[in-house]
Amino acid sequence: MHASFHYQDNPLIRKLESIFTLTDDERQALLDLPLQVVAIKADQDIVREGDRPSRSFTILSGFSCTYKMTGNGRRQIVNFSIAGDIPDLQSLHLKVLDISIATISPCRVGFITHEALWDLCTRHPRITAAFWRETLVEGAIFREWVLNVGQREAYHRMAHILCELVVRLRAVGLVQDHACTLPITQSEFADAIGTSTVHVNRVLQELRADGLIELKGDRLNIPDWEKLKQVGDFDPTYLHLEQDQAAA
Amino acid sequence: MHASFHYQDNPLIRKLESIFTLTDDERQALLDLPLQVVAIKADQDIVREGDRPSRSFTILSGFSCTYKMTGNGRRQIVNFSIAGDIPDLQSLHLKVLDISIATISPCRVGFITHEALWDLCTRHPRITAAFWRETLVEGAIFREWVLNVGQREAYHRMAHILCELVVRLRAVGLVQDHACTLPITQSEFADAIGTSTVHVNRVLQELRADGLIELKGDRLNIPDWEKLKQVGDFDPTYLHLEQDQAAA
DNA sequence: CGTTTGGTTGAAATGTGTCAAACTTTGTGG
DNA sequence: CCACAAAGTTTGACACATTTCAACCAAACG
Repeated sequence: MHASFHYQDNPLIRKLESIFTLTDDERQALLDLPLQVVAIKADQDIVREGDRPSRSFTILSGFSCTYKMTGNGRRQIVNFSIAGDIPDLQSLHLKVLDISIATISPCRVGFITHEALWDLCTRHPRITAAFWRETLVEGAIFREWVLNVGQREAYHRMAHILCELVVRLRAVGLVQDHACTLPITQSEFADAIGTSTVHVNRVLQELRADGLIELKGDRLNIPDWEKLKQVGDFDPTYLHLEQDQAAA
Repeated sequence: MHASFHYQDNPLIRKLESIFTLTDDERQALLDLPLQVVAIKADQDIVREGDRPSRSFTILSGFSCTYKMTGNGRRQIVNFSIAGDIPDLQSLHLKVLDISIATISPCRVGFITHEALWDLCTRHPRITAAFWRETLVEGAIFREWVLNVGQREAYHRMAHILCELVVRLRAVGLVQDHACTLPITQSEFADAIGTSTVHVNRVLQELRADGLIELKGDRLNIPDWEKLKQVGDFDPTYLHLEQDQAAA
């Protein structure tokens, strides 16, 4: 299956290429990774809290979210994942999953066994470092979300999360002319910013009325990026991207 | 300085020993780490957002917190650190700090240059893995905090954070008979659970009135651990401790 | 083309914030 | 070791951001 697989087709490899220059050896090792590609419908759990997975997966296309539930059934989304992300890479070291991951749009994901990942890491220390770094950036995103949910009002919180999504999507080439596809429902936004769906709706209307966003269906357009950044109190440093990717 | 330093004195080494059995080689390498031990007063920043540190540090004793600020000066604490933790280990890979770390009690910290850490990791892959794992557990704590702040009411949020602190303190031997020293002010708790100081005060009184905690000054006692766990909706899985450390 | 899913609206209820003052404990210099 | 200052805690009244409930509307879809 992966014999005819070109590395340009794998957003994960493209992402690593953007962080540092891979040697031919390293690139080949990544291309040789046995990847089980699976298409998954929207709103399906890929892994669940309590699982003890023997493999991780990378998002090839589509949107997924990482979430946790409280005892009384309230859901908190703690991160969105897009092409190039490996949202459960942690399971390589932490045997029991403390999170669930679900698709929020149709996705193509590539499963990679932990065995293959261990093998890759043992042979290529720089790839180990890159993977470790990826999990650290993910950690930085969680931290920013704690700040966002803990200290900002819903209006600013919403602006902030939109900024993050746009910057991350732009970094993997999914933004053209300040516009992108965002297949996230208001109820999913609600679970992400820790408010009710009703309130998300009101806040989005406010953002629209203030000319900060144009959001209809799954299309998002940002007419005034600087203003949105300002309202969202958004500083992309925590995403630890290359300079040019973090800029407008 | 570290010539006469016994590994029992370094909570970090003790912690690693508890995760897996170190070889003599590995233990010696850790003991040989050039550690610059510094005593720091309470309420001092150790590192600040925007810094580009050339070293990390481990907490030898005392309490510190990792925090972020919004543009309008509101502070969110995203984690507490105690003996054995390396709260800025991420700076090994992420050059610019996206967080600040401050003492909240007098602390003894041990600085370790990144150079020494890289050297250690290159020579000892299992220590690399253990460090990576530590940062992943930290990430799991951030995720749980997003859930806590995003979905639970202040009363339960407070109970949850107290549960986490007690379990983590117990894991490093700082809890005797359901009681421990907790040098955290109500205003610091407020910054950690994302509420006002006034509300923390009211919630603590409620928890006291309900017989869930006894908290006076910096002494915390837990008369009814099971009840507190239940109110805090607390499941220690996310701390990824050994079975016996996670239990009551 | 009806059914489901997602979005919108209004009114009332409520958790939490803010402000301001008083009280208590802790730490410290004289 | 007292006296005072500083830091931390407690209290009450009021304001307000956000939730909840319930209904209705619009778009998507098989």
